[in-house]
Amino acid sequence: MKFTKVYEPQQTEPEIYAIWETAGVFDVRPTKSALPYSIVMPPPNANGDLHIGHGLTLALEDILTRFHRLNNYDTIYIPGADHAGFETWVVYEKALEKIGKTRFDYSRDELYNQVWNFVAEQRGNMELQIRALGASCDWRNSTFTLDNKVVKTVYATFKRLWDEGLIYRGHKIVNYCTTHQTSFADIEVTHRDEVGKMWDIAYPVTGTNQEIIVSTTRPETMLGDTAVAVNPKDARYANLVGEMVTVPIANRIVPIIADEYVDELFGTGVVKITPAHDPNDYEVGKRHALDEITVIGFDGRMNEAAGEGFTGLTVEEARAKIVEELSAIGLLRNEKDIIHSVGHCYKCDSIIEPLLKDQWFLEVKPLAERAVAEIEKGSIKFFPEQKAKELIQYYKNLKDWNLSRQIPWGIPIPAFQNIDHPEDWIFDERVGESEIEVKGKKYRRDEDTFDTWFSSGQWPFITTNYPANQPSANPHESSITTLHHASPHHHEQTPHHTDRHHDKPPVVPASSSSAAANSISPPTHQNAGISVNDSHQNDDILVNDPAQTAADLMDNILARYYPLSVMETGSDLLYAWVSRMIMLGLYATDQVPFKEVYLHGMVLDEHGKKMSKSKGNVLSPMEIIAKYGSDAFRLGIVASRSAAQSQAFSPSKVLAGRNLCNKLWNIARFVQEQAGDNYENPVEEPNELKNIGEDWIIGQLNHARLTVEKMLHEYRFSEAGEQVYQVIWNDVADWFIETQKVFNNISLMTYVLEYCLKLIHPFAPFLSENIWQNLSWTNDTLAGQTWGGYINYDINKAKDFEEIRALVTEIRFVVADLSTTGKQTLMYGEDKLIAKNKDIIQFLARLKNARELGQSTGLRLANSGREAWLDIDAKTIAKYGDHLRERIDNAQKEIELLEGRLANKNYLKKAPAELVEETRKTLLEKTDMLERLNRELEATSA
RNA sequence: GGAUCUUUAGCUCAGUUGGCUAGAGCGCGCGAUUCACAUUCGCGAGGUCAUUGGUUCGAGUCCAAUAAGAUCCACCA
Repeated sequence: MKFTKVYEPQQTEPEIYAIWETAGVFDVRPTKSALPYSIVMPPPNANGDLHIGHGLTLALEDILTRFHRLNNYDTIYIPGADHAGFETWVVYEKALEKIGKTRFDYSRDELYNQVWNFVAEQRGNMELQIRALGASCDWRNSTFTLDNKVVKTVYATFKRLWDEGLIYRGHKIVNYCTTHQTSFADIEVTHRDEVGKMWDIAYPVTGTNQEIIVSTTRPETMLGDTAVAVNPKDARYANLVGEMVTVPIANRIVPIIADEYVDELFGTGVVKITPAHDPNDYEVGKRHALDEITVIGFDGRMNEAAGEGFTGLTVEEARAKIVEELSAIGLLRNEKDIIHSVGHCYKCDSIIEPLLKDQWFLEVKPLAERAVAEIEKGSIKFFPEQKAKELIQYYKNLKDWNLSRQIPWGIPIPAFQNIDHPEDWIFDERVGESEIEVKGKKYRRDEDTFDTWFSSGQWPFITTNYPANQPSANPHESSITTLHHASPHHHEQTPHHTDRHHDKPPVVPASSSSAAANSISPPTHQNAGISVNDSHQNDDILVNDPAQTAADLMDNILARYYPLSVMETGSDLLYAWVSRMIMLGLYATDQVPFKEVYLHGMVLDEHGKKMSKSKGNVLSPMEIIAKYGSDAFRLGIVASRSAAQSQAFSPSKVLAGRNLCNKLWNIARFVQEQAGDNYENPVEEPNELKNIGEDWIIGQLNHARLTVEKMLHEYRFSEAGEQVYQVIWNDVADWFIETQKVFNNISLMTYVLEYCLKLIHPFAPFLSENIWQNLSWTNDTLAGQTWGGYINYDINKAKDFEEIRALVTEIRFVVADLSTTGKQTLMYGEDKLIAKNKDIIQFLARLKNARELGQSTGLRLANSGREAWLDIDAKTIAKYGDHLRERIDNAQKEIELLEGRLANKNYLKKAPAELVEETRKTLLEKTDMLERLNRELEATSA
């Protein structure tokens, strides 16, 4: 007997995972008879511990994975690790700070190596935690976001975008964090309403005594003003348009211009225009060909252009000084508090400075339009559905995407700038060199790295090695080598790309990024897995090319898993990640990257509050696992959760999960004990169902299996889990096992146990595998098993057991309600069902005896409507009267309701016939019962 | 400014073609018990499904409005 009295997960979980890994059950084994099912793990950041959100992610994905594997899909779950450019960089800079260093103490390459080592260390830790959560992923295909194949593909996509004119070098206002010294995409800026001040400042109109009053929240930027603007329809200022004003302190003469951008009703209706420090002003400046004068540097301090006395001041200091000086010279007209929204760095909360900077931009419009078209066509199904609408909305307002980050940690942008002609940029992959020479011209490397979402956005086709960036028009023309090994030959064809409006697109054929491009064309999903052609080619590869390694073969085969079956991730990543994967997936592969999207909500603490370190309410998945076990965590976090809803995570659900594990453990312990330690009959099909309750349990289990299947196909994890819980606890443990204490049908018990193990395996893999390993008659691993067919049962016999259950429940209720002492005897009249099952009834209801008796005496069991009584003395029965009266009241109310419904002509006319029929039937039953209750009441009071 | 979501038992939440007695876990009350499990067993209490109006034979479920709470996007000189 290997079963301990209580299930102890902590001791055994790592061992169980090792069994799986050794057996290789998670390694994909492409089978032609099976349909592919694929999930790619959102790669966790390799810079620290997994948090509760990862716990939920992995639980959900692993449930889907194991469920499909169990149902004989050709299943793959691809794990990964994210270098997480900026995120990791922030973590690492903090570490540097601790040892008194900054990024400026090292070269870019030194920093890169340091972070590489840091991440390598963290990654191992992170991957252990993925295992602790039970994720059944194919580790052979684990992908790190800086792997060679990732960089290759990202470069190929970048190049193709460049060649097709969608990438441009833009001198634009970007969101800049002066603390982290990098720019951000719009989506990475957090806006928050704050109290600020608005100042009214008088600008003297040149050559007159007039002045014009502007309102601003950022007076320090006036040092960079190059115009003052009013609305063209604004009568108040119509005569001033075209005049010049003097910008105070800066003493710059600038024009008064008219532009629709200005809102007449806001403030004084006059806006100072600082093209270099405000995105809207920048647009106005473009329209009116204004100068762009940058007065704030990337260090967050005023630069030399700000002028004597301001250079070197921080923005705040400069603001105070400007206000003071304006006040001194009498040009400050008003100061008031306003609430306005201010952009902050989402990591360090510094105020984001809009600054002019040269960056690489991706023109997203054509990509977004295609994504919208596909979503509207229904090519991707969203769970929950409304997220599709939200995403379309987002796509429609999307602006060009700034791809450049001034962070050393990331994928270097493969672009070089001509030292002598700054306009001249070329694409080149020799990013390891800071300077290169091409055709006698010297080029300097762009020091920036890609926004991590640019590479993550290509994750589905990268991880599956799907041939990307092959223009479908001329598929046979793909030349592979030029891109990967930057040859001189290649550079001759490289376009000199200066701005988005370059003269003509270069003619280099876009190339494939991956070795898989040479190989078999990927199966479509319709034919995948069953295509003879496909498997035939696989065989060819094996036989004809002995030089090809298994890994190569795998590389080629992986492509069959694209598009992914489902993309499961947090709803907070809908815009940041999902939107990009769809756009880039469509662009690079001409297909949607996944067919379904399931978005989970945020995990809140048990009171519905956001978890945060400062609040001290952060729950660590590893701590919970240490305390209750991995399965309990999975069962608990999946419970009571629906798509994209932020929901509280209640430890009581984890506790319930742990108890369920213990329950099943003990069911197994009991079954093994009954079967005997040496029992070795493998379970094929149980022997004939001969005892009461046996047909019933098969029915319950089949129903549960079908329900779980249906629920999981609709991503209703919580309901699926609940079904598993209910059938194991309420049906198997409470009724089936109890009856089997009398019948002892070993082959059925083992069958039922295995059924339970398979049902719960996706949710509680460690426990179920542990039991499987411990049972004397099982082989291999549970994780590698598949479902057999459904077995038949007699539905009438199942119903008989329902009757018995109802009777037993009533007996228990009556006995509990009367709180009589001692055990009762059941007496029954002409009732074949009771007569046949009197022993089991006696056992289940804990009766003293059950015997047939012709005449009625004692307390009639009125609710079940059977000819059955309990031998309770008259005195005790009298106490039962109140209870009966209550029941009679209820029955009467129900009867009235039913009668009312049947009296309604419209109901009879419009409701479905079977429903009406059912109502009639129910009414009869209730009337019948009322009669019995009344008779009983008479008897008790007599 | 635009959009989305939430409001169901003391707590946290399920409830998907509208169908008749609205479910779960925890908590609560009463009772039981030593061999599968106290991480247990039996029984029970607890809900005008935010409010109002509408559609319908029938509404927690659909529609409209209101209230409270949350989130996202845009942007405010």
